[in-house]
Amino acid sequence: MGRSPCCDQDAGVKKGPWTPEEDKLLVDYIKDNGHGSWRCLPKLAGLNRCGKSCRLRWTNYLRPDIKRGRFTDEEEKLIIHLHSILGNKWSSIATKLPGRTDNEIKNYWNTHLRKKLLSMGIDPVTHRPRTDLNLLAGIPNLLAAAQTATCWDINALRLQADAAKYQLLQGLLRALATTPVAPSVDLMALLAATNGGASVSQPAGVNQQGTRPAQYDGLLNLPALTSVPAATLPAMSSFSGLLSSFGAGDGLSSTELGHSGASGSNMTAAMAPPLVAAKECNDGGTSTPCEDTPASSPFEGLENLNLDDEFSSDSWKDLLEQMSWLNNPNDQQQLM
DNA sequence: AACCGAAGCAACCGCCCACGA
DNA sequence: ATCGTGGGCGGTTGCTTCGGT
Repeated sequence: MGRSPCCDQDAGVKKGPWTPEEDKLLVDYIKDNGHGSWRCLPKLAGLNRCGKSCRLRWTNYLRPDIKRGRFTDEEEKLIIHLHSILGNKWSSIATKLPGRTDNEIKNYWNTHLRKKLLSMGIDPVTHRPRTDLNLLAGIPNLLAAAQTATCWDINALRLQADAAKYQLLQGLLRALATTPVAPSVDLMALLAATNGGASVSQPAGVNQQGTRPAQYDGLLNLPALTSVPAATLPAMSSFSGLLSSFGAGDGLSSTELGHSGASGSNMTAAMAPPLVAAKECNDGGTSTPCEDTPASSPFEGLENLNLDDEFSSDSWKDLLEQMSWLNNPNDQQQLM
């Protein structure tokens, strides 16, 4: 079935911004008669506009119940939360915000909220930590914001910091999962350490060196941050605590940490990109091994990581420093 | 003051689906 | 079951405003 024209194409209907006179004609007509058939409305109302244009003008701007003005913090939070659940279903989101139109919400999302989430290190599409590791470049700003925050929403700042740590750990685990070189840091020890020292039972089939821990592939598919109630964030004092906080949703449950056998991931050792050993510099046509390429795992001595620690703590400083070499496009490609 | 690029937003485009003939 | 139509929807465009140089 072909697309039908929305209006009489050769009638020379007016396009572009509406004038106050046109608005008045439309409002007066609908007040007296209702809109009825939008296609017939322009003619009956004395407007040289396409019916669709009239409908849009009415529903988005002239309806008496439209609420204008800035979005409140509560509305912002609700939009972000609903978007994490519904995606770009603007009309569905709009039904939960009385007086706001889908178009207004969509525009506000694209111009404000999307950027806000990006600046917090959260992917606005998936509501999960960004996977491009660009976050590393934003950490100095985050630290600066934390120093000077006065009226900043402290929950937003905490979420931002948690997202940054979450992202770094995700990058770390991704690297551990893909490196062909046995990392010198014991993954299980790291998990145990980030669990506040509690021991974590080792899944069957994982060697002590943690090489290619396919069972951990689930860690690379983490849940939406923005769906987490702010009240649970302070409880995320460790990496495993963070994971379990998200476990109620589509994320990794605590039991999955100890799950043996095949996980849901289809990533295999054969598919894993050679991250470290084959890391090469493109120096203008000839590929040569990078001199600054770590000979083994770049993640050493990180057993004491704790999500409650500030970025300025030694363990986080070490991680940031040791992961900084990942913060270039070539390496990011390897990690995707 | 003039220019330019970025940001914001109103409006349009075109695809899709429900519904009735 | 098929087709035509109306209307809803998400994506995109382009104009206006603003801030920096």
